[in-house]
Amino acid sequence: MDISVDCVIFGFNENSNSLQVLLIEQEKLENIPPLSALPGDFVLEDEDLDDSAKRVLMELTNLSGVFLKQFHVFGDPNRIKEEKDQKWLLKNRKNPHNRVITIGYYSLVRMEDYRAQPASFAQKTEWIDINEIPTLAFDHNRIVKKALKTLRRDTLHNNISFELLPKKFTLAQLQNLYEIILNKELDRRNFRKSIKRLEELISLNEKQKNVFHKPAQLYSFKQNLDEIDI
Amino acid sequence: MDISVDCVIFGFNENSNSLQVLLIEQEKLENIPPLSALPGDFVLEDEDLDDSAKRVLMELTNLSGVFLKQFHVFGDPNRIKEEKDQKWLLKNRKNPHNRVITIGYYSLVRMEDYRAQPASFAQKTEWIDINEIPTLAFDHNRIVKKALKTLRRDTLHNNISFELLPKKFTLAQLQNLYEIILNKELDRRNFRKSIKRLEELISLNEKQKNVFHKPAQLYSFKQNLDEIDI
DNA sequence: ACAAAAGTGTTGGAGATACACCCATGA
DNA sequence: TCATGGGTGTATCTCCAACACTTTTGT
Repeated sequence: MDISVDCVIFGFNENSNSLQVLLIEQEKLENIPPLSALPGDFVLEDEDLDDSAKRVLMELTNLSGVFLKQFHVFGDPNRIKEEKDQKWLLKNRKNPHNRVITIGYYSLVRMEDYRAQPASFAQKTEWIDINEIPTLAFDHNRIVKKALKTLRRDTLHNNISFELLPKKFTLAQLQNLYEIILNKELDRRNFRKSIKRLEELISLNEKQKNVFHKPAQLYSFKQNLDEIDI
Repeated sequence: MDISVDCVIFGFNENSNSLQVLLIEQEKLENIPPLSALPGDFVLEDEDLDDSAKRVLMELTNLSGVFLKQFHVFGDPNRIKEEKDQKWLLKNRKNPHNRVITIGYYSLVRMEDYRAQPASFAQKTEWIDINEIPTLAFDHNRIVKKALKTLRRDTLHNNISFELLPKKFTLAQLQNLYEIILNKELDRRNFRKSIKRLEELISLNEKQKNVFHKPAQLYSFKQNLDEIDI
């Protein structure tokens, strides 16, 4: 039995109005079109699981410094037995018939802060809108779905992990992010009232610069403080 | 690398006012006192994870029909390397030095509905008050803690899995359960108001019998309906 | 008739929702 | 001075917390 990790990296930016997911494209084999997949790979013998997720993400997509959060284990004995996945497994795995149990991790990043670069067995990295995800390798569609559900639930309870968020942000950016995650519009005044009630939120002595409108106050979350030069 | 499941079975009854956890006692070795542990064992080659948790629980404690919910994976490479666990491992495991990643499952049962009987490598089964848990084998103290946190969080949001609850109950019993889980008293009228707002709750055409006070209405949750003869 | 637990309503405060106008900046 | 997004307050409603009396049954 093998253990792997799979990373669901959700990306957002100020322009798009839905979340994207970072996918890698598998190697093209014979005449079948290549499948996309989540960045994921085996856990090493002496490696902690969280470290493993970080390493794997780094090796395949060159993203580092991303906070990853474990959310579910996927262990259906048939999860890699589908026809569509057989060729790739035969070519790429030492023991292609071995059962693989995978641990799902997710994260949330501002896309422009992280430039993904394919490496290792990833031929290509791409951000795909969560509403336009094609059939992925293995049970990865299911994994994405579950990750999204977890992210939305946590966000609704303002339980969003601050580690997942940018270090400095304006409230408009934060609201935009909530709207993207929850996929609905929020009232600006009400959003501000509720978010300001969180004691983790602190306002920095700093404003936006070089914008040609009234510059916005910048905020951060307490946990991030030591990483910011105030 | 080996994969196991560990089951945190929380038990309650109407009399006690805190949760109990079902533990098994490991075999006594030489002159060291036996450690208690969560019921847990390896996942079989072709076994689904949820099935595995059920089977392991059954084999060690003879409990069946318990709904188990996955809550976290514990994969610290050193989680079974502590001194206190070495002797038991050497005696009981084919590959005592293999790394073991374990998947935590939890459940919640009315204690009198389930009579645990030790079997396999469990010498004894016992319900221990969650406030009086001794040092357990491996990282099992940590696993219990995390399970409890999950249970409380879900309960607070009324997200408690109905599968975890008895099929028929009075509101007083349900309130008692909430109080045990959350470890605080709740107001009767307020509890009723909030719980009745849940649309999953339905009142049965049935009342308590043979009680020498006003008999209480019985309730159930929708999911359980097909298992009840109305 | 008594003991025991079931059942029920109101009030005050806090958080959620809905909604419109002025402000600071760069061009 | 204009265009752009930043920033703010009030009224209503719904949800949470606190609190005491009546009802139904078995003995």
